[in-house]
Amino acid sequence: MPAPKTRWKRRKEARPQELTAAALELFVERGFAATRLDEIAARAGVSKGTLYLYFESKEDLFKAVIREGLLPLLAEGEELMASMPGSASELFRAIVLRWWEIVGEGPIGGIPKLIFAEARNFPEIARFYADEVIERGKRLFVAVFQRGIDSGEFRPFDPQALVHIVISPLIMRVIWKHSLDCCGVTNVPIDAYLREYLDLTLRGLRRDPA
Amino acid sequence: MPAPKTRWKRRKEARPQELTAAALELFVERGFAATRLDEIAARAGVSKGTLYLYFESKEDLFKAVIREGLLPLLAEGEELMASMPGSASELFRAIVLRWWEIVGEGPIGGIPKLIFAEARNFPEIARFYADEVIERGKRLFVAVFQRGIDSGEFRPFDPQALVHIVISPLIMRVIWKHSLDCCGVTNVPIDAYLREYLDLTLRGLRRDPA
DNA sequence: CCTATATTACTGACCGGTCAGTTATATATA
DNA sequence: TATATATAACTGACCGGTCAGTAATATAGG
Repeated sequence: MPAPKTRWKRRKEARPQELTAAALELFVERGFAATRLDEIAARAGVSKGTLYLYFESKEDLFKAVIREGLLPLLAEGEELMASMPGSASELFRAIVLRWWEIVGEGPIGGIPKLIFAEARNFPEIARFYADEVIERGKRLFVAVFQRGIDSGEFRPFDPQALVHIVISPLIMRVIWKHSLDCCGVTNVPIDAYLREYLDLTLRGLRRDPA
Repeated sequence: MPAPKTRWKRRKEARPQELTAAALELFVERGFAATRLDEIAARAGVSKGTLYLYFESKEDLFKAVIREGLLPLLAEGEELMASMPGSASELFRAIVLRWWEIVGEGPIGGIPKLIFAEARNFPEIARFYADEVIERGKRLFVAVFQRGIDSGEFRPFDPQALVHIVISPLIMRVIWKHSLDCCGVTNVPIDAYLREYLDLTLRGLRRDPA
């Protein structure tokens, strides 16, 4: 096995993706301010100078991470919604479980924590996230609620007023996973958590037995 | 109007409290890493050197802030619980509303965001918070749930499994207040939020009409 | 096909600014 | 006056961002 004869390769296409991937991991682990560009570059197998060939500042890189991580996710979420028939309860259940599969298990799940933690220091990021992610996510759930209300499956309520409340336990769970979980502070096992969450929430939403 | 003839006073007793108060505000606003000790000292009307007479490091100050902010709060919470008669629903409602009064409106409410944001970088703080605050808080709600289950007011369920889920919307609300709210990203008005939260949750917990 | 020349992705040392923590000095109070 | 308390100038490490130079690749001419 000969030692590699080149110190590095030219890989213009792959670099940005590798850099945002490394950045996502580190930003989630340490937060925006505490993450060093040297370290991101090192994890991507590249030097800090190279990073500046592809992104014009640390904040620009941060934005790229958010965009790249979330836009595909949102697209998938919307396809899922459109293609799913059945009762509102089943739809809700399916969306929640799929959401956990993608967000809960993947590295993207670190983004909510990142956003809430850094929002005050980077307001324009927070607003971007609010417009592109939170607003679209809310529309999805509001549509599900409305389907259930229209069909008489759910009691009549204002879907807008309940979205935040209903999805809080999901967001909190993913924040927990990327903060306290990492310090050995455990939560209820995820299976039980999701089961009980769905049960509690659907009981709270369903129509009163007249 | 004469210039003040003394440049400063000796106020050994008052300093620590003034410093932790200033530190709480700034840590909540900016996060731990982004807060400058110079600025904390300035806000407390003192110099940075003075700060080091009372706290041995930035992290030590951070711990003091957490301790001082939370221990009295927990004490009050427990008194409240003990002194409150009535049905489990009413007890739950009262605790939640009182909690919002204290935590939601006061500066202490910034602490949860701070903890989740900094947990990975300061694991020993996270563990302290978990042991002293989260565990005690959970005990409170578990006791309420148990009262409701025993009296037949709530359906039978495992209180431990539901605590996290049930309190998530409260924690999320207070985190939101100290992050996205500050960037103009609004949430549902708090009155409606609490009303709908209580309604949804109590519907989810109550016994099935046989 | 070979090699000289041009191109550009990439490196890593460096700079200016920042900030936690220290210390020499000054002042208030007993 | 003695000393506890407070100040402010200082230090040294760190980090985002820059840039002169280097090495890998593309290509043109023989």
